[in-house]
Amino acid sequence: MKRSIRLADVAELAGVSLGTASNAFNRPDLVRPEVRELVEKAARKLGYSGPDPKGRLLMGGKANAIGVLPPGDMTVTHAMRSPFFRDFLQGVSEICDENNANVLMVSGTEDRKVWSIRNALVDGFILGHVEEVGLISVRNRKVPFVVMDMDAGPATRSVRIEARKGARLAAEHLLGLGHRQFAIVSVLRKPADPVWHPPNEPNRQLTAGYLLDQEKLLGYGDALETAGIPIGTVPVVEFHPATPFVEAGARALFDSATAATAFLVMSDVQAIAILAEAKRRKIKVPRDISVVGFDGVSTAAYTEPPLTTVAQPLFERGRVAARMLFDAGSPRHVCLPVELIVRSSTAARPSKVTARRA
Amino acid sequence: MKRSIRLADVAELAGVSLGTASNAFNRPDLVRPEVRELVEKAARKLGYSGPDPKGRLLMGGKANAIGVLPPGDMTVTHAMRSPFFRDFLQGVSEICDENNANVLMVSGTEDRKVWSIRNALVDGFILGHVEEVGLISVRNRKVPFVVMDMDAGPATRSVRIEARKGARLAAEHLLGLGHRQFAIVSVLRKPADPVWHPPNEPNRQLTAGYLLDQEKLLGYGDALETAGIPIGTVPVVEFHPATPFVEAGARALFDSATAATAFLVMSDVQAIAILAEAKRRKIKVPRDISVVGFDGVSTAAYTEPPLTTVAQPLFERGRVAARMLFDAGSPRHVCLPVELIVRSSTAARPSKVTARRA
DNA sequence: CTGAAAGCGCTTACAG
DNA sequence: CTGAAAGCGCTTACAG
Repeated sequence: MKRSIRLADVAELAGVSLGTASNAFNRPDLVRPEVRELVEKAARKLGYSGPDPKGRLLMGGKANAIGVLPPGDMTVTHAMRSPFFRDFLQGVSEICDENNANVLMVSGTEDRKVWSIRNALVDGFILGHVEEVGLISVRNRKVPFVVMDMDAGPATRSVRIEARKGARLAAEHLLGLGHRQFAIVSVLRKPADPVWHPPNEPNRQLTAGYLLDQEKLLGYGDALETAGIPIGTVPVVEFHPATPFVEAGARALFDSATAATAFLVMSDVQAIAILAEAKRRKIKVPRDISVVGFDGVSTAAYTEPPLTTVAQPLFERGRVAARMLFDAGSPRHVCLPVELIVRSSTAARPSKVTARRA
Repeated sequence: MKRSIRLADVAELAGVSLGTASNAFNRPDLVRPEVRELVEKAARKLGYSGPDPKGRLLMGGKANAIGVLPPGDMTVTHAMRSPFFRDFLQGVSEICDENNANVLMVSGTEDRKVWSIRNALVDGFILGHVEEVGLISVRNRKVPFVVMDMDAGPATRSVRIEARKGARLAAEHLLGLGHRQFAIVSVLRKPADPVWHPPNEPNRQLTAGYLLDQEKLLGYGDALETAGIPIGTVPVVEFHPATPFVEAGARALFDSATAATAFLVMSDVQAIAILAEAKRRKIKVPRDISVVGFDGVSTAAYTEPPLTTVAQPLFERGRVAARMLFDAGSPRHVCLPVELIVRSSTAARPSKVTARRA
């Protein structure tokens, strides 16, 4: 590949200075029409089709893109496959479109991600889910960024949701329907086998990781304890919300939590898998068991039966985050409301006769 | 914002040359451990966290991203909302992930798109659907690119599908079921009101645009004419496959093509809207009418009733395109096979008694 | 309106 | 292994 023609070559052929040639392309009004013509003709002759953005970038220009980082355990492909992330991304795109900015999906997991962050040509970042490693790398880039689902201090932009309250609403709903036998499904934030925590396990520690998940657990606890059910007596299973782990998790859940009639699930994707596994086992929802999800992804309305869930404003979440990057005046911290959407995956506790084990 | 520290500052403080400082970061093995230490210490002291990618880029580096251009009439948001494009994008992402490349969704419609293309920091482009303006701009960038659904000559990478054959299969399927009264739904490639072409219109010209759509039309014609039905006698409606035009189009279709029992539809998104409109009008599918879509988007399997469609390998389409950019050895032109998937939106032609108008 | 100069932040041969 | 130099392609003050 031979050296490509540069603006300098065009300037030379046109017999003008480099600066004028530059202006001819970027601020045409600053250069006399006849001179502009000269430059254009030279450019055409050389097959030069405008200034190379690489050059422009260096002198203080914007990359004109914002980088979106999928959660730590996810590749870009995984992210695009996730209903949750997709809805979020749509919100982000909307605001980027409005601001004529491109959206860069940053590739690579784990250590590779660090490299990607260091080298991404962007004017700002959005961390799709909080994670230490990403946070540090992004901070180093010295561009504005926003973190999702975590308060990373006053110096850092963040958007969160009322996770604890949402979880409480879910549990209260089920308690209100008369349920007393619960099981909790938490999110394992890495692709690994399900982790089962039996009731009354001493010193129970979630493998989970995200603060978000801890908050939800607290919320479930708020309601349960008020109803006289110590959270320690409720079994918990953690599993990864993607194929094939999500299916394995649903199986593990039914294999182990045989007494439960009420399932508190921290994500819709998991809840949907649980619905599917229930059908496979001929367990009727909501006749035999009740399931409430979390997130309110678009697909949750079309499951069999339609899923009761704690909805967060997924699109708005993306929009708010993106706006923080573009609008100087926008607040640096936003906490979005959640809302219980009652559909058909929850019903009154089954009476003894119709109970699942009968 | 004060001038940020550069590698030069670090080098100076460390008492080494610029080149050595650069090596300390990029090829640590080339520099003695003690010197490396010196550089690292200086960097830490100055709060310098690694070379700025903007600088690196200029000296011949890669942007490490490939740009994806949504079809001409679509913003990034629209694209993300389209089941068709989403599946395609997932294929692209997969290969990008494998190659540690980011994927840049290029924003902006029409003339704004030209600017975006000119300035996108990428190593290559994928044109999500062919369009003249994009093609020209991309060509000017002098980076590798691939065009979807169009043969743009031997010098240009492209991936297509057996569109004509697919359309023929759809029509043959319906003919085989005894249908004789057809209506064709074509894709209007801009957000505008539906266009209705009555039967026997003299000099019928599609507003459509894409060669892809023309090919499909030819395919329908192949089958229809063989069965003794001149394509000119078949009504055609064109409409844009996105809200709110897609709904308007479905209405226009039923308002005008009252005699048709068999609908040949060029995209699943349109077919799904037609199914919805049929339900609204209490027209039973497939009892009263039969509908065949095109594309085979994932959601088409879950419609009510599940959609019979001509499936193209959507994910593979994205993968093949992306590979053309990364693998030097990959072919420059690929034509992907299509396949008729018979589900439940098609059935034998209704007898007179049960016919829709009865 | 135009030209000459400096510089954006970095890397890569090339000598030593 | 290290340093001095050149240059990646462009834009932006600053004089004229």
